[in-house]
Amino acid sequence: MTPDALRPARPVTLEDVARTAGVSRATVSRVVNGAPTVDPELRRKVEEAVEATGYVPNQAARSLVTQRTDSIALVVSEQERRPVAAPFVGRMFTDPHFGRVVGGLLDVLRPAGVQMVLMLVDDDTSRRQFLSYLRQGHVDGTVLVSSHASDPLPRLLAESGLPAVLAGRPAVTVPLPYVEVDQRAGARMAVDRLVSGGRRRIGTIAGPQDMPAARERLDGFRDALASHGVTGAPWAEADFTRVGGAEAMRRLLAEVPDLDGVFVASDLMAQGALQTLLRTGRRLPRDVAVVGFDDSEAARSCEPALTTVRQPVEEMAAEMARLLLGLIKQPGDAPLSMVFRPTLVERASA
Amino acid sequence: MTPDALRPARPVTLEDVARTAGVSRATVSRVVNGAPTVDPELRRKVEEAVEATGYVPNQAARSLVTQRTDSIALVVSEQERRPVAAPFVGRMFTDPHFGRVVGGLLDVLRPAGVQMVLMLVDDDTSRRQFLSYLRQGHVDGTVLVSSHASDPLPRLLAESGLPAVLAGRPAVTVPLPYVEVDQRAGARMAVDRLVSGGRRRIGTIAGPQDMPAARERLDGFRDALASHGVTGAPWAEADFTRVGGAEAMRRLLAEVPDLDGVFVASDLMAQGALQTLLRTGRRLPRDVAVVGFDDSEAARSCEPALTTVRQPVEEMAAEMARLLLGLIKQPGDAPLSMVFRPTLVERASA
DNA sequence: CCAACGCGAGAGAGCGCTCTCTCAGCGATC
DNA sequence: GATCGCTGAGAGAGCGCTCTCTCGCGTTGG
Repeated sequence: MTPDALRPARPVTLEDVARTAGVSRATVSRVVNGAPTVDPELRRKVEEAVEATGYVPNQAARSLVTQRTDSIALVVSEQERRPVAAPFVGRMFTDPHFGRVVGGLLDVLRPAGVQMVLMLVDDDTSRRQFLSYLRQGHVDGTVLVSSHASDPLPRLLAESGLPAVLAGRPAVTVPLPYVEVDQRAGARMAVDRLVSGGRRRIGTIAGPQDMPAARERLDGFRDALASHGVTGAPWAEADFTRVGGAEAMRRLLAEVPDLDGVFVASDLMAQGALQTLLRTGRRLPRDVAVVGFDDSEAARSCEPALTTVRQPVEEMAAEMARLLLGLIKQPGDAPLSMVFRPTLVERASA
Repeated sequence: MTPDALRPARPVTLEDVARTAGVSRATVSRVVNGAPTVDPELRRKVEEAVEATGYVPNQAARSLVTQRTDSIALVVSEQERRPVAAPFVGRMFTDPHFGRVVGGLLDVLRPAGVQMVLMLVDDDTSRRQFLSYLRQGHVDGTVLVSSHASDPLPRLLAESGLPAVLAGRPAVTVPLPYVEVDQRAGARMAVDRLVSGGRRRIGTIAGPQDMPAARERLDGFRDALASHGVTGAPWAEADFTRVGGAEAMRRLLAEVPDLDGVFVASDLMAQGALQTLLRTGRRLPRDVAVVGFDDSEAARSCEPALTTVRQPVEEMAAEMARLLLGLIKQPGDAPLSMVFRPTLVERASA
């Protein structure tokens, strides 16, 4: 196979295939697009000609007439970056959680022949760029992963009327489907584990209370404890980072030194909490039992390994892709969100 | 702003702008594309009309005639996935290293108005799909992140004659530019650190020896030790995973129980090695000093925090983007690879 | 036996844009 | 004063594809 064969001077077009097969352009187009009304004999001829010429349809020409692109945007919306602390863009890309989302999406998109354009929105300029990109129909739909509560993008996306699916319930109610794990059920699982392990003085480290997911986990924690007859459990708020978790743990211990169980609303924060607990001389899980949330890579690399509430991230992402493809096919469909059941992964920490 | 304003029934075209401004399509096109030969007065009129109509050029139509797409592919090439162990695609996406690459690329691509299509190649089918995607000119160029030595993609990419840049030197020499860190220099830094810290019985945990980067790190380790008068240092091979690192550390300790310093060729493996060292009752860094490689998130979350060789991943990725954009603009240019200098990040483990 | 019908295939009109070609207008040159 | 050259703007030809419209031909029912 010579380089020339790989890169013909003039790319093969429908016209070339039609000439080779001795049919019209229209017929080749029918065969390529799987139209049913083609004589089997002609179909065979065309398929041979496609094979012989190495024809592949030109996406730009196709999009121009169909108004579809067979690609979607995966949009990551972040807070504007700090000029000093973050010299490069895209904190979220390094989060393993994000990688799992990408994997789950591709699992559905690839067989459907849909490409994924990765975009980052982190200021007014990039938001405007993205929206005009969208309106010109460069992509057929959007999966939005938004990391902050005050993000105007869910609303703007809904107003655009274009197909879109959200990863997680947005802070503001918008008429767009979202996919999420049952946060309250997850928190209940964590509490039940701690209680059935004999823990009685149970606290929690919650995420930022302006984020719906974080609030639901705290509410679920309280409800579950209440059903065990406990109210007014101690809690501390942190920012979903390891450092934040470590600090929150210190505050919690200062308040309740004889704490014997803690539900931490993310594995990353739990990692920090573990550090604080170990440094203050506690033995795990004997003195304090810890349950995390996410079942991320971090949960496995903890010492002791973290018992945690698992969200089926890949399955959820795959479902987002399916929802979006459905919405693209049937734009009028009512947005139907999906809530997944979490599971408890039992390891050493509780 | 009404939804209708956001999503006009018929999208705004050049024609509309031309009519509004009272000029020809060609003139609008000139203004939009920044051609110099336009009367300032007309230019102003056209710009007003663009603003008033909310015009954004249709990428498909533009691509059709220019044969450019203003987008590139970020291709992740992985070993075929195991049906059981990996129910979902794309192991690499969860690697923070990959996220840093994405961030570095976007840092250059976004200001250039170039979009990034994320593709995964993990079997013959997806490889063929990708190559035909490429040949049809759906993207202007490719950044290839290949994780295994036997990958035929670098060669195929080179043969295609299309613009492409590799992340890391490929196992087989191909006429494509690559961007890499100076592996040998990094290994030397690690060794120097261990030696200057008074370590004398130094070993290494190397990566898979069919990967060029892993081999260079081992070679560099040996050269550096040799320059300190040490030859025949103990080493063990692992697969760049945490578990592999832990096992390799056990083998190394079985061979040399009084080891007092170890260079581990990746932070992830170092994390595993640390676990083994702690579990065998060693105190760090007093008994054994450990230096990793990458300066990934893992290095910071270790106990003790990992002294490690930092590669400027984001800068390297940004340089890949620049190389690729240059290659797209000047396809004839000779491929010129770039090798970056690593730095040593000093933490607690050595 | 003829009209009505259905199915398969071709003709051709664009989709929205870029870019070459052409030409008008105007100042400079001989 | 006629010609030349140059600048700026319009006309129009496609880029490669899809899809509607049309038409031919074979079949069937009255």
